[in-house]
Amino acid sequence: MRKGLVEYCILSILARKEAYASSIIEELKNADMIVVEGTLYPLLIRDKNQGLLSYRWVESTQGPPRKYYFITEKGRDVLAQMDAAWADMVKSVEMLKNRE
Amino acid sequence: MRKGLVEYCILSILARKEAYASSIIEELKNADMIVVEGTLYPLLIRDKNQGLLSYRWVESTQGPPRKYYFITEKGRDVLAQMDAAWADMVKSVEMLKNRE
DNA sequence: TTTAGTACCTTGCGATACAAAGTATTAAAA
DNA sequence: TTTTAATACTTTGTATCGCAAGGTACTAAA
Repeated sequence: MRKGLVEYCILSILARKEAYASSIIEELKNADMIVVEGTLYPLLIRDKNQGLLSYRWVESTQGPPRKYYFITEKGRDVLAQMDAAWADMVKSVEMLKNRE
Repeated sequence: MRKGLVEYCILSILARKEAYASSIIEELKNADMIVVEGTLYPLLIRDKNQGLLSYRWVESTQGPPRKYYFITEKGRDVLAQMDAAWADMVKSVEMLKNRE
């Protein structure tokens, strides 16, 4: 039931501040949303190819360098549309549920 | 982004009263949710095969007979799980969005 | 008997999320 | 120095979902 929602959540996270894969997974987990690497990496690459995200390499003190992703202007536009779509969905479900 | 949600909405509709395909589509439209036949029919058949729905034929005064679907006990159980999953999703998004 | 309206169904496609693998880099341990 | 563990990134194959597009079948009116 969460298909498509993961992308929305990831854009939302990156709209606040840049992050790399493991930290994104951690933040999603804190919101009780489990996402695994096999889901996240292809999604990040896809969004980058579509111009919604960009990244920069950052050295780490505890392992290999990290790809820090950050949202682009185009990404913010898409996110705004997703915000609206999400609000519409919540509203639609409420309408269906609250009918007598 | 609405993947999986359609099934939830349809079970919710049929939890209130039995309905046939066109009337389900109409009710979804009233909640600002567009669903087409190519989506609905396979879904109804799938849920019926899984024992979540059942149906009965009802004669119509304006055309061919209609398949009126209704929810089963098993369907109500699954719907209850979906209610919980939906509430969790809404909560997760809120948590992500309302973080400083 | 043809046409319009209604209802049901199927096929093929793109997209999403995931499991299960693999590659590469770094630092610590042997 | 070689091995091991930890971290990080990537790819492949699979199941499922929603949809476009097309088809079949029944009924009643023209």
